Amino acid sequence: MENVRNMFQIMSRNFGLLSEQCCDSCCGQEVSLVQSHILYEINRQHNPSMQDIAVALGMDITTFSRQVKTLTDKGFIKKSPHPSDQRITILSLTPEGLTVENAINLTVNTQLNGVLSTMSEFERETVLRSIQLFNDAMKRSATCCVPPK
Amino acid sequence: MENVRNMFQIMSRNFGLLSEQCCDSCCGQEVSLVQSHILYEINRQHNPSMQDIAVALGMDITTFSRQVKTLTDKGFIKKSPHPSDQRITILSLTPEGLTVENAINLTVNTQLNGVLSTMSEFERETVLRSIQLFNDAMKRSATCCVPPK
DNA sequence: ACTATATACTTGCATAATGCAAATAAATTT
DNA sequence: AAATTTATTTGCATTATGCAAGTATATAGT
Repeated sequence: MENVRNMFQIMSRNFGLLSEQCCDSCCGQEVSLVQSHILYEINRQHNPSMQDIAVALGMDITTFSRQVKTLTDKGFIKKSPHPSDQRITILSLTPEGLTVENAINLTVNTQLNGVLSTMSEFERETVLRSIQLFNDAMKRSATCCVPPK
Repeated sequence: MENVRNMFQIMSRNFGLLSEQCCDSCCGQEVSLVQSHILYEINRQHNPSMQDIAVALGMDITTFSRQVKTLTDKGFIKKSPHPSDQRITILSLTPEGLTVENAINLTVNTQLNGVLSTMSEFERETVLRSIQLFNDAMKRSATCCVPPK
């Protein structure tokens, strides 16, 4: 069994650092890295509930609840009642929140494309396809993240 | 410019969640995720100083200093003076620290190989090569993580 | 319909993590 | 030998975290 963790660890760390710097450079004090993840995920999902986002991000729901409060106070997300279930809160980005999310998105994409631009067209294609492939495999694998033996 | 951030964001998140669960399942309360990153990096580098590890992980040196204290108290890392410069502290894993690091490493590798096992041999090869390629490109790119424009 | 149970979210509280400013200590420069 | 730089630590205030308990709404069992 080869040590494949190394590669993922390094990649993940580098991407994390890149994201953090991007988040800083375009939003300054406005949003933290975890908050940017929340904006990202709310933007991705369709009419998500609090639970939906918290689970997707693997966050404790109580911590998440407080972050949502912070982001609501900052005017980046809006809480709406679910039409048929009063317990559920639906989350959405405000126009300001969307602006922030788009800014981060643009900044990260610019950085990533800069990195990718040092590769050949073929390599670039392969890398992107590979990541997609791996993400699909992650999703498929139900045994993922379960303690072994 | 295509949205390549999505793929990296998802991959990075999934790997983060996987790592966290692995860290939990083999070390329980012993070490947090960030602490596992510290052990990982100390194990990777050759006679690293505090600075070396903090910079590698993108951590604030003061936060790092405290985490090192915690890990030293837990008996997982050892601080030694630099032979010729008394300002510098050299970090190393204790036998117990190495045991923990190896346990996490094994657990993460097992999980990852589980995920990879759902692919064809060819795909697996391609994915691993691609990640290596991307990591190399990251390292090459000096403009990485600098605000655009 | 009525109680019991489950679900979604919030709040209390204690702890851990974070980072800036300042302190200490040991090189290095001038 | 004083001034400056480098490496690490500590003070302090802020933020983040998560368990336990609380509130409110929905669903199930009788």
